[in-house]
Amino acid sequence: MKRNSRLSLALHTLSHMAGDPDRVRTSADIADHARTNPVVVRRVLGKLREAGLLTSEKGHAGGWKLSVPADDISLADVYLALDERLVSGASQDDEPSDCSVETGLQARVAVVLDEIEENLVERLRETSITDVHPKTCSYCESQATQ
Amino acid sequence: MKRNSRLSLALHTLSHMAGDPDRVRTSADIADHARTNPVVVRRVLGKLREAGLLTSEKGHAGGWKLSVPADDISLADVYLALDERLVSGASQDDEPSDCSVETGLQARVAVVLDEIEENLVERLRETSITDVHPKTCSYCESQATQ
DNA sequence: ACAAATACAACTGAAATTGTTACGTATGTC
DNA sequence: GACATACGTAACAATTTCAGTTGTATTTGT
Repeated sequence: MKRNSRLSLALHTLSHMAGDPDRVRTSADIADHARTNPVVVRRVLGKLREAGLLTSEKGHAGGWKLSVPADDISLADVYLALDERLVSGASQDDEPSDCSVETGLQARVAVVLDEIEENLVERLRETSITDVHPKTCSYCESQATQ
Repeated sequence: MKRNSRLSLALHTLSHMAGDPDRVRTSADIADHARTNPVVVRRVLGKLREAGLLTSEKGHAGGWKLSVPADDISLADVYLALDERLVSGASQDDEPSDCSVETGLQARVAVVLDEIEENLVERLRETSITDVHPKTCSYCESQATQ
């Protein structure tokens, strides 16, 4: 996997879950399918659980499943759950510059970026997991009877 | 400097140039002021030059200056010149997955992100370098007579 | 000729992120 | 109750990314 794989992994997994909401999946299964590691899966899905999007059960027959209908999960929910903040928060928490241009500029740029970030989330909220899930999903069909 | 410092460095430098457009600055001067390295400055400003925002002259008395009025430079121009692409291009150029959900999903997510990216650029285009430049800039005043 | 500046390539180093291992804890089955 | 299974978490290793650095070539004005 590569850069920003958390969002990818989260969406991929949620998309599969949307296709078969009652099936409980282990982090090992998910990791195997997404070609990554169970611990990585738990790290990412753990964030989604904190946000109330899915639940995990320990022990035998435990695993992960959606805790709300996939229709109710927007891309914004996933994005915010992962603390992504693509836009703003970029050039922050630096040592305070002794250049008045720099500090004044940073403040103004921060305002602009914050507005854009808000708008990003607004638009992500308009798309749900089911919206980005393929209509004809051979994987779901093959797994549906399991 | 830190993450996404290229945009910071670019805006900081352009902002200074906006305050005294005819002054030619060397990458060493700029690096010194921005507490970074001349080569780093050239890397970043080189991108802005490719985009036509400023020019560089080699040799004695060479250096960098704006090639267009600062009013005509929007944040979008800078953002695009640096190939930032904060939003989309995030989970791309991975090895093609053998999972039909993954490929289908990626395509759909890409559409959404591209739309959001377009909107981001639109909004960045509404703000110019002079807009984010502090109105009362002690640095500009002190340098104005040089 | 010389000095000053960009252009560029190659390498180094630090920070962030992912991947891995290991161990603790919880839960269902026998 | 013993055991297998699965999550939770911490600690560490490997990888990636990007700023930083060094060195050399080239251009340009004095």
